[in-house]
Amino acid sequence: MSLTLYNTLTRQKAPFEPVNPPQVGLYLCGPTVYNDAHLGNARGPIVFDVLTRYLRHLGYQVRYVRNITDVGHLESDADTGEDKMEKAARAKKLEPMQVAQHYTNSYRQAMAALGCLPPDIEPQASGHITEQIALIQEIMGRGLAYEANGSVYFDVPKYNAEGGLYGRLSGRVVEELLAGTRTELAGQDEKRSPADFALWKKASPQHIMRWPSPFGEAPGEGFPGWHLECSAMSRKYLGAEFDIHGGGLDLMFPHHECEIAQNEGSDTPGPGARFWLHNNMLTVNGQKMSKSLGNFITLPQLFGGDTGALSQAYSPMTLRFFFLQAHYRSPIDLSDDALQAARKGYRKLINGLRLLDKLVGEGEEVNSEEAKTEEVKGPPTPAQQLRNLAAKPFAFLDDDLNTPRAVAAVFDLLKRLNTLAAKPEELAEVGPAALAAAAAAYRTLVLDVLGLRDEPRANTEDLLGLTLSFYQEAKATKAYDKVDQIRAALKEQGIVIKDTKTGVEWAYSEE
RNA sequence: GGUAACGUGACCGAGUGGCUAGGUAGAGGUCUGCAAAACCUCCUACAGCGGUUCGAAUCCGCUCGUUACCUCCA
Repeated sequence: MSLTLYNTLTRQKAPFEPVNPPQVGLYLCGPTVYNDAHLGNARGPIVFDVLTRYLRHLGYQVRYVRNITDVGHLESDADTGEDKMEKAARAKKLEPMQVAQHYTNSYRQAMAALGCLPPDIEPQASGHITEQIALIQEIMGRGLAYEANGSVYFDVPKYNAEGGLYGRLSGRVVEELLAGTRTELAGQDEKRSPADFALWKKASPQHIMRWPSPFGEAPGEGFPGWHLECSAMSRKYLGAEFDIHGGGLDLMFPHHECEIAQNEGSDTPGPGARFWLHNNMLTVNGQKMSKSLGNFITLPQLFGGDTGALSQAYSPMTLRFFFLQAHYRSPIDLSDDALQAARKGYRKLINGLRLLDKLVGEGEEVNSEEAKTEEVKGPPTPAQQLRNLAAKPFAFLDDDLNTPRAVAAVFDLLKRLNTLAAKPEELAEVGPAALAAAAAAYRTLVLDVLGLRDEPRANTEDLLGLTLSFYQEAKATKAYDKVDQIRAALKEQGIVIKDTKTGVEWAYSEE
């Protein structure tokens, strides 16, 4: 059984084979850093984190690239047409890059809390202006882009006339797009066709974020079009043909469609990625998240319980597990009930890890030869049944990263392990090898592949206080062996107890 | 309006022609000083209406509902 993935480009599942095994190049469209990331923004990174983790588990060497968009996208709904980055900067009286840095930091913090491994390369659009200009020049060199008043546009009709397939990713027909275009928008007259999109925009005098460019009669300053960076940076770090490009369904058109056109229009023609993967969207209480509906929730707000739509705070791991319970290509609806259910399920899995410690001694060796499944005719032995249970989650992950079925299968495995823990006679029938293998699989699945980890809820100070109360009690009853025992145990933790006139205190050992 | 998805039990969600996940909640039981956990049992659904089929939640059509996108532009 090998990994298959659903490719939006072909609209079907296909076996995944890397261009250059064992290397795998994966690019994910990252955040535009002008605001705190919201719940919907977390789904893609979590999905592709699991994919990255699973690919690594399968033995691939993954180069995971996730960009930071810090050159500003334009407000889609603003009548002013003001740049998002600049708008946020102006509102807070900050340098645009200060805004970008602030939200980049915030984003990284949230991603780390969600258990998402940091990307191997996290390129910033502002740091790749040169590459973007070079790509534009490649496209212009092939006659697929033209200048107009200092801006550069991609010539979609010409591209398609020369065999290009603009629209193939999103299943759109250019003629239909033209019919539905809002022609009243200003600036359309610069474009030869309404379907064309900007590769480079000339900056107006008040536009803050601007870079020199060779475009225009008197080369001036401007900024890159918003589809360009992903093409330029994915090519730079992963090559003209790489393995997987991910993003939210909302980016399929026009963003990814334009990226493909740009890649095809370059000097190294090709769609870029072989596999295009899209995660579906999130709704809150059955509706899309929007500020006007009052159900817009940022990640810091969720973790802090500062939301109007939910009754309480939910931890990063709760959110992660919640997302894993749905398939990435299905829409998912978030609500109090759903998150509370997810929290309990998540804790059940984590508690399972402690069960393993009890069942399998630390450091107990797994005999890999012995642990291999053997084909034997007749009814499966208890050991084989356990191994089958442990193998199922991986099989579901192979099927287009079906995390909900994988999670369900992990629960089945946990149930079996729980039963074994309660029934020594059945445990003996299974034998240590199969048990160790199953325990290792459980650990790998929960921690390494699904990326869940323990979120300690206990408060260290309170636990210490409890210990100190036992200490005082022992002392009061002159149970000095108990007293010494507590002192010794705490010392192991680097903590010393101090008896003072006013009471018992603790401090970190200075040794 | 166009395009693409989706609508599953109290809730969240898998499944995609017959075998009908999993989590949470609820009911009962085992265990238990109390409690928790765990285990066992129960609650068995596929928006509506037609059609295809020996058989449909699963295929087709229509209706209703939800969601996403419909390009960048001062």
